[in-house]
Amino acid sequence: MTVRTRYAPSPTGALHIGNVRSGLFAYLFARHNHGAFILRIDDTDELRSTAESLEEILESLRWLGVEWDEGPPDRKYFQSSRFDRYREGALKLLREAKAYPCYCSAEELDAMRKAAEREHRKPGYDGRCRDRTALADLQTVELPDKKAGRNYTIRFRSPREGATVVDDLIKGPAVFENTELDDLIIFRSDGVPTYNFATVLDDFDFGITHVVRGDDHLPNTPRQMQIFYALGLTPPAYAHLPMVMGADGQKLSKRHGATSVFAYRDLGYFPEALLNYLVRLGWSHGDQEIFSLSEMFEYFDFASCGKSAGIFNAEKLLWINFHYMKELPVERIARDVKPFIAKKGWTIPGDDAWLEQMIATLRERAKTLVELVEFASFYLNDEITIDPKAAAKFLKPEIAEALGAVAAELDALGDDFSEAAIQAAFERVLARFNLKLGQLAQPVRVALTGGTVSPGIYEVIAVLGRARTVARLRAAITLATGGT
RNA sequence: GGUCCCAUCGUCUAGUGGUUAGGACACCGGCCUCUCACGUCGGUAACGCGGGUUCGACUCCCGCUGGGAUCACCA
Repeated sequence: MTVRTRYAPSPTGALHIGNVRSGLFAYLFARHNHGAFILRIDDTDELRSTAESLEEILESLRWLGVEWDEGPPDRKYFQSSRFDRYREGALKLLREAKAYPCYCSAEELDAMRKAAEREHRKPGYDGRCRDRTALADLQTVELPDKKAGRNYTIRFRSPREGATVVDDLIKGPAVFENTELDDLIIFRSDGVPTYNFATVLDDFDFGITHVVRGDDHLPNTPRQMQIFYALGLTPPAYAHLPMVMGADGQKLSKRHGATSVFAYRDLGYFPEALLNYLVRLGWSHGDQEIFSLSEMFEYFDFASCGKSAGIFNAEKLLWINFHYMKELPVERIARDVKPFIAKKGWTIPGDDAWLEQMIATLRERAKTLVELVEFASFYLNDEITIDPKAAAKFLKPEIAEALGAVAAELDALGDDFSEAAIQAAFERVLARFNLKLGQLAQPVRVALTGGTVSPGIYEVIAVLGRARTVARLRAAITLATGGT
């Protein structure tokens, strides 16, 4: 049997990092087994589902490079297009007395829960409508439809004897006593199926062999399995991944700051880095830290998945991003950095070769594309601001003459503006004025970049080019000698 | 509170009865050096507790403690 896994996000918000990790693992498992990865959109909740959210999910997945074999835009993979199927399933359960109408109001249910809590009893539904409808009436009862006056819900008649065992691929067997499973609502009074019911029909209809999801779904699993049984179907295999927590040890959520895929994209992270970080959170392959997507496909398995929750560590993600900053082809970084330059309101250089040369001098000093652009300010803008403290320390009158000599030497280089030629020019000035490189490099650095921190001075000069270098040098001489 | 899950450095993890308990991030030092970085070398740091099983437990079992998830007409 070929493996088929699915990822079923709900389009009710941004694509969350903890959530997408579950999708990634389902994807990797499918690819590892040369199976299919299905993307399904759980949008039964019309009120909370939005088109923007759907677009964000799709775009996030595309950006990450997670490719689904089946799914949107095919409407078939939207729960909202499958209501007939859900109705059919619910009716079948009703006719077979495996489900029943419940006439309790939301308020009533709420009061029931509160009372149970007060009296330290189980907060679940007590089954008071379980036998309210006669067997014969179950043959004719219709599905709820508030507008048509059929204001009730449909509940699943959960078995009260025995136990349900979830033989989880990651956690091992978990035994749930069926008495713990209350009769859950499978159809709301507005005629919309609920998640636990719809997902069962979907997983079956789409031939899902392995349900891979976060372990927050583990308590749902025995209920879903019972629905499979009631429908006369065999449940798929389950693999419940441990959760991703925030630094406070609680389930990762919006209040932990940047948690969406888009957030990291906009912060200047590479998709490779995010994927790489996520895959190592809860999975390992010996001591290896860096994985390409194809390596993930090759090595991924549930046996190497950890069982315990992991805390999201932004610092390590940053380090991995830095790794890719240093390793990715410079052409790729040049392509990716452009939107970030534009976002700054700066002009994107037309010369890609020059941009790449610039990036080569910066890439081991910037951990994200945002940082890269900030650092590149003096390359990208003709107007530089000289840090007053740096100027006071390095642009003093006594260095002006040497600076002038550097400008003249560099200017005389003409078209041979290679780093080697630049270095030779520096050495001539150093010898003439009897200076050490450090004594000359820092003033030049301040003159060219406005600050005391930059890539190697020869690199900076080579990238800046003759005209801009000489102009900045001359401006600095003016500043150093107190001129206007 | 009920149910379920989990437990190795601060964090992510390797480890599947006998190891000086390994790696990575972070942190701290040395080296390299025109600044900052990169790189490189080294360092600090962990098996939650208590019982078993065993010649021998980080590894297996039980209990405790601790953490987490979940108990909707959300998904």
